[in-house]
Amino acid sequence: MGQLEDMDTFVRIIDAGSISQAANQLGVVKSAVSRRLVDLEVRLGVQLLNRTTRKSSLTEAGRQYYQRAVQILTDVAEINASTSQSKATLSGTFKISAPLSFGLLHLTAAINEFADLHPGLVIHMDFSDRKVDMIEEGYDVAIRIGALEESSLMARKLAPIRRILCASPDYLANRAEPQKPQDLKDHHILHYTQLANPQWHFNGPGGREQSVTLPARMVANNGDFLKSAALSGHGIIQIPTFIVWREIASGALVALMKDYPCPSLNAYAVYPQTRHLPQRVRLFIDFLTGKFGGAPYWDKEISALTSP
Amino acid sequence: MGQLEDMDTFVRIIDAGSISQAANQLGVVKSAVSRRLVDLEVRLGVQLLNRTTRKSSLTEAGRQYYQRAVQILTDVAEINASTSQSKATLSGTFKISAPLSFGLLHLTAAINEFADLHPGLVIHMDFSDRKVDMIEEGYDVAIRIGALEESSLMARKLAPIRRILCASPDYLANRAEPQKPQDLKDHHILHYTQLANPQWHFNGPGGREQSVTLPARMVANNGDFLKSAALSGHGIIQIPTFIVWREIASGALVALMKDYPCPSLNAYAVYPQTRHLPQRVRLFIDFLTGKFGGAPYWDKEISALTSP
DNA sequence: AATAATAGTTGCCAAAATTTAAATAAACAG
DNA sequence: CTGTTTATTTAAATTTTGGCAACTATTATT
Repeated sequence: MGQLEDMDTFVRIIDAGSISQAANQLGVVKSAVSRRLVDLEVRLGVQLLNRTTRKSSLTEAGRQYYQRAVQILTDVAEINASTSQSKATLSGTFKISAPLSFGLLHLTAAINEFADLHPGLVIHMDFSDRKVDMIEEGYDVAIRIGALEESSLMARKLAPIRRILCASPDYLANRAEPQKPQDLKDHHILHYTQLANPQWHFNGPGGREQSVTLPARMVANNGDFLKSAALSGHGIIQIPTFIVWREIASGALVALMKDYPCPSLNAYAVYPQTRHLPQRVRLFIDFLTGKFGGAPYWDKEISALTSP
Repeated sequence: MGQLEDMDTFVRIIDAGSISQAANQLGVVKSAVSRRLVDLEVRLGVQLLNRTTRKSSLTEAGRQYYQRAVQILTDVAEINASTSQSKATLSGTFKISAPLSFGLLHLTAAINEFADLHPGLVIHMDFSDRKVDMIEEGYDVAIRIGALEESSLMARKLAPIRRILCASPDYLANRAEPQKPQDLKDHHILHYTQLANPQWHFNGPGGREQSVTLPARMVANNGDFLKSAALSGHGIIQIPTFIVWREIASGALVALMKDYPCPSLNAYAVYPQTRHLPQRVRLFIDFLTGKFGGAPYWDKEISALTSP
């Protein structure tokens, strides 16, 4: 008999007051209960219960064991309850927040598939790059890219997000291709975010980090806009591969400075820390890790074109 | 297979990285491990590990289960370790504090017997009615009588301490025997403790509590002294039965006002709250409860003479 | 004091569950 | 496409467990 079952039997003997009564409550014969208790005592090498044929009393060891055992049994009941899930089909609304570009480009298909799998679910999508307050606004899951700050949220990594420098062959035709960060000063820089003078970071050879501050020719808070600017030959962008993988694969954009990879980011699924993670969240996260886990499909196609 | 064993197997699979490696580490065949995992998943009704023949990854449910399972397994290891005891003979010093009268009258024999059982123990006894600081002064156990105040100490009840009113037949020869608390005002009162005007409490018929303030004829902080005063016919004492049981049994003292029992006290063994209760303490407490538990021997002989 | 009744333990057997060993199936690398 | 590695399935063997009944020890009853 397993340790935990013996432990439970012991607790029930104490609660019931006697071996016989415990046997009744458990629906087994008293000899079985008696044996379990002896087994437990032998395993521990300590007598837990002083018993004469008529009455019994806990030893000090038994008293201490009892208290802790009760705690452990509730812990186990808790883990079981919160792990087990009903097999009922999912229903209700499922509120998801996702970043704009990544969401539209790569989550759309996945979420449609997930919705097909669970017809009972009503899915609320919020695509935006603002950071929502999940608990306040009642989101089940948010997909986020970048470094996670400390918070009360749980996070599960979905996929690595690689960024590369690239430009159109057009743009590069008249210029020397940059070989190291300093060379970028002679180029047109198209920068994501609001900062006027972007600082770009690189992992140089030997793992040393380098950064260079560059005046931007264009700035935008939307990756797709920057991509089309680059395609039009306006300059060099530092951009996630998940936005430009098709253009890289087709040759419409060319990866630059492959020896200086950009510090990598990750995509995460984050969700509030609750006692019982809702099944829809659990299943959704498993679904996404299945989709994106390992090397994401957008990186597989272009690894030869973007690595040194 | 018990729940806990399955839980442990699961944790070891995750730690080892695969079912085969886990099986190697556990020294069982891999099919057994595979089956245990399936059993656990079936019991929980949830898949914990996504496995292909080549690699495996935790589901979200598995990730959560793993974290909690590790905690539970350490808890169980902890309870086992702190319950199991080596069978080595006891050695070292064992420091005990006990109240003066009770200690000398009733603990002396018990402690000698305990010392015989464990020849390796060096026993330090401190008999006194002062309240020692157990942790500060390094006592293993203290025996205390009365109500326990809240503290960081653990307590185990050893025996009920009954108190009775009594006086010598001599003293009673010239007087009307008191029948109710108010009658005591016409008697000589011999009082334990330092208070000049003792208040005595009684549980009257119907369970109502009564108390009466009495001028004391004699006051002392030693029960044996008061007993001899009563034997000499100096008045009425309110005293624990463990001090006067021989005199009651022999008729040298007579119990009074049996319808008004005094509020009962208890004797406790108290000990510091530690993670691992030392075996000497555990065994000593069990030994004492065996000696005094239930109705103590001093009360058995005189119950007919002290109850209504 | 003898007897009855109750509570716990022990031995034996049948039933159930688990382990093992071998075969099968699946996934990935070269 | 084949070889290797890993997990699962199947059937036999082993171990464990529960039930039954007899037995022991203690308390209550007469």
